[in-house]
Amino acid sequence: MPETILVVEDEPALRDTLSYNLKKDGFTVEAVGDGRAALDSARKLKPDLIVLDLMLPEIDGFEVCRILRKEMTTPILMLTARDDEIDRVVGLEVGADDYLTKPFSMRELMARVKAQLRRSRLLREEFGKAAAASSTQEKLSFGNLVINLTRREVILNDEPLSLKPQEYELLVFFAEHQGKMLSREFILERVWGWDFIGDSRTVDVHVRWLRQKIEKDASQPIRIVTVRGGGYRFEG
Amino acid sequence: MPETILVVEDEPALRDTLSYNLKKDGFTVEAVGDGRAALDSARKLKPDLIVLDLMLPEIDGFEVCRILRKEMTTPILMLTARDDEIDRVVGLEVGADDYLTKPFSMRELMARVKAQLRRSRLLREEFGKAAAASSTQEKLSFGNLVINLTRREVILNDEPLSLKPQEYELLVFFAEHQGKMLSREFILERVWGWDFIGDSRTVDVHVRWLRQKIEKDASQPIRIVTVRGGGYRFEG
DNA sequence: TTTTCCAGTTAACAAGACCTTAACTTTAAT
DNA sequence: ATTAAAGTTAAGGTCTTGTTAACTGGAAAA
Repeated sequence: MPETILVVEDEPALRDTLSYNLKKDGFTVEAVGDGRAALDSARKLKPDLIVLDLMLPEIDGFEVCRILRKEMTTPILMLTARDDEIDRVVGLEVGADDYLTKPFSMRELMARVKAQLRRSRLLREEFGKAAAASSTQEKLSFGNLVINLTRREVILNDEPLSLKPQEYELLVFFAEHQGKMLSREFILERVWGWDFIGDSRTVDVHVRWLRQKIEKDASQPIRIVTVRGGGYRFEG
Repeated sequence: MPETILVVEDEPALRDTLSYNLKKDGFTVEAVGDGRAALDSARKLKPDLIVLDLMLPEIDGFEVCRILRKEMTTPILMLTARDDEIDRVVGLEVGADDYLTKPFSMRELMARVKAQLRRSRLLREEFGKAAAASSTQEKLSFGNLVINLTRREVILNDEPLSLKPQEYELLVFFAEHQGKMLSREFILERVWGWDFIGDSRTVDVHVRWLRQKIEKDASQPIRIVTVRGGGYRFEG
């Protein structure tokens, strides 16, 4: 079951981009352009998260946020134009869960969205609510290599393995695509973010570091194999 | 099931060329010449990819892109005339997935088209969405020879076969055209690319290497047979 | 604030894999 | 037998990848 996100943004171009990129990441998205529609949709859809612009016609974002806070605990991610609005937004007055100052990168937004969803999933589990069975895969196991997503911890030979943040993300991505050849470009887009500007050789370096940590012999890798002319493939 | 591509280009000559070349590569192609027709076709066809010119009569490419973004996640490849439009095209404002600046080579276009399709196929798989079966040909099998496109790996007699990048590409091309006689020129154009400058005998050498690896007796080939005066034919 | 540290990126070089060419040989058609 | 096409091979240059180290910016510590 894909998670549902409600996007509330009056500027059509930005609304569409947000919507498109969230969809591309597998979310079900509803996008509306004003405060009244936002309230309607939020009540009808019960989305898992709301991305809410502060500046809105009809009813502004402040107000929408305050109203929704009373009715539901859905995490709200605020989009603000100016730094000096932040205090009010995340403070007691409005109570958004997180915020982003324009201009922001899509990568940033995606990261925040996912962080919020992860957090609220955790909270739900904590209180024994909803099954959490389907969409939350707890562990990925490959023999003596176990990735615990909840703990954000990797165990190799029963010992915790220390990975840098990006190494961890890369490993998880590989693990989720076991057996598939992944090009450097695809890896960059999915792990680093769609707006990453830079050299695809960056992937090589991270692969090297990962190999040093998870391969028995990093010069003869058997888990992350090179597909010459193609990219890399994680064998598990 | 061949993948469907919608071409939106008002200049008839270019439209036909695009259309012709995409069809030659096995795609189902619909080509239209203005923005309104583009929207209609996109909605009716649900193509797997859209090639969209920026300059269009009726409704321009920017607008078409924005509208379609709301309705579908189909990857859009933009054709632009000037470099300085690029930022808008791929940035937040329009949100195309990729772009090509005119003039471009047909090879470039083909490469981008295939890259986009590969990516969206992977994304679909990733989220377990429909279709994974239909449009994604995962394997090509010929008796004891199996080409796994996802893994980018070839298995012969249950053993992985080590192929060089170009050998692999050539074999896949042969496999996709089983039983058809393919001239060296055609092979060069399709596998090496439109702008390859060089001797067609290059193909011979690669065929030789392939034969050594996939034929029981390379001097009496039965899979890749020579068509004297014509080219080669892959029998499977 | 300044300093220190660290993750991430890029640059540079080495090693090796790969591609093309070209020359020579063999085969098939006339 | 002659000749054009295809087979075969190896040398040379080019491209990829591995690897390390320097650089950068931001976070943490002082």
